[in-house]
Amino acid sequence: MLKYEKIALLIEESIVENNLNHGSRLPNFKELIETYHVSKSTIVKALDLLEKRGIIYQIQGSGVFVRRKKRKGYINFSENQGFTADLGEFDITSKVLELSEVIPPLEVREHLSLDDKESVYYVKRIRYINSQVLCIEESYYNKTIIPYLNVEIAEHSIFDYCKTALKLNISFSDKYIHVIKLNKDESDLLELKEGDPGLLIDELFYLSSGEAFDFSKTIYHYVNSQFFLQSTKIYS
Amino acid sequence: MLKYEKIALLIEESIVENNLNHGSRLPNFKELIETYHVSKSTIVKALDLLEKRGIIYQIQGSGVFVRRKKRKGYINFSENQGFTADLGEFDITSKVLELSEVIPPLEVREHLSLDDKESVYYVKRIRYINSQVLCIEESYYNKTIIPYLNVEIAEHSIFDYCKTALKLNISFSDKYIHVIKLNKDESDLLELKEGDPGLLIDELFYLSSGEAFDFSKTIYHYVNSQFFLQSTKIYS
DNA sequence: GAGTGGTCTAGACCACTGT
DNA sequence: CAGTGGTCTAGACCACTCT
Repeated sequence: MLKYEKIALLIEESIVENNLNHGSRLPNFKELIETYHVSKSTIVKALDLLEKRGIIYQIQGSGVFVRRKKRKGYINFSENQGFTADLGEFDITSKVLELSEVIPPLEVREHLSLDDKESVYYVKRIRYINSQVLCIEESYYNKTIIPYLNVEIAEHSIFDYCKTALKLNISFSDKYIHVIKLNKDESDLLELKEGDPGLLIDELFYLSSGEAFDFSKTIYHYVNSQFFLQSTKIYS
Repeated sequence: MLKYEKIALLIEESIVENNLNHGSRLPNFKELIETYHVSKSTIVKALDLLEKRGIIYQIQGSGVFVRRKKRKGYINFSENQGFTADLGEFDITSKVLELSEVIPPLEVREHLSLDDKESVYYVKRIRYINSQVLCIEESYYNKTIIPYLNVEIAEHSIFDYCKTALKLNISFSDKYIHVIKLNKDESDLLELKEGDPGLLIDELFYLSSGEAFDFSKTIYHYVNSQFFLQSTKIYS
């Protein structure tokens, strides 16, 4: 683990331990430098990381302050490591409806940059959050990158398998978000009625190499899912 | 404008000018340093900024590459500067339904950290995207921070007014996202039917001082709105 | 004006990629 | 192992806030 990541973690822990509220001020740079025995730039990087994660905000000339969210029980929308990363807050399980090798539709081929006749792994799952239906998910995996997949893996976490067994580095993703009316098939699976609302998310996942390896269409249950998104200033 | 922001802008412009595709490689550090006559750290900061904005991705030991989105016509979900920031891509207009001073409901008081009897500006608007109904928005503004507001301002951009006239620095926001069924009032305003889907977003906006100054409830038209969200790796 | 965070530099050294 | 990006340092200087 890098130095600035470690410092970030330690600072985050100190916030949790001391149970600091929104607006609480952290020690100044001089103190942080002395406490952690690192240079100023390392503190700067650590704090930038915490700011990116929405844990603090910095005010030039004033100080560094704790940022707190006001509501609990929301799925973090900017995470792209799958739900399993949401350590313990939610209990996510999956039921595999289908796992096969198929020639995907055009839309998927384009997103994954595949040839006409290249087949992919197709996985259709229902995912549950604390034993309630959360979403239905259809995923297409580039077989060049994911050469093997089975039901047992898909029942647990495919992303964990990619990371640990295949040593893949999932790095960034693009989400395309729509609200839709469910058709018969979809509503049956979600235990809802035809015409009920649903949140449709098309997501394209990239490895750190920049290659797209997974395209997923997910429809969320409109009652059992709610999302949280923190924005930080990007443009001045 | 800061040096690294300027460099970021120049690099972005060079990507646009040369019409570089996804995966195209940028010049290496040495060349960038020479081209822009700055130190390595400044290049690092500029590239970090572009990565945060989803314009490039960096691979250690390999290079810096262009990141391109695959679809157009989606509203950027991680922007928190209002739509007006989406320079030209969309034409956003507003119709003011109500503008008054009220004692807000409990939920709003909590979010804005207000006293029992503190009044706020309440604004209800319909917003249009390219002349189609985009959303209905109910906003509550802390009067201590926004001491004056009128219909003319609300018809244009309240955020622009905050930034330019009041010199406020809007810095970050929290979004809480739900999918709902519309009730009669909501569907009438959105020109839809009762029971149709809607995307409800509660958003709390903060100044760079860390003070919450605006709480908004927005319901988006499920056909006329679609959103885009780029994720970047936050946790290793 | 004192104190705080933010930028920028030059350079040493580390870590990863690709051949 | 050459080449590329990433980390880390020490220190000068800048910009903002608060009182």
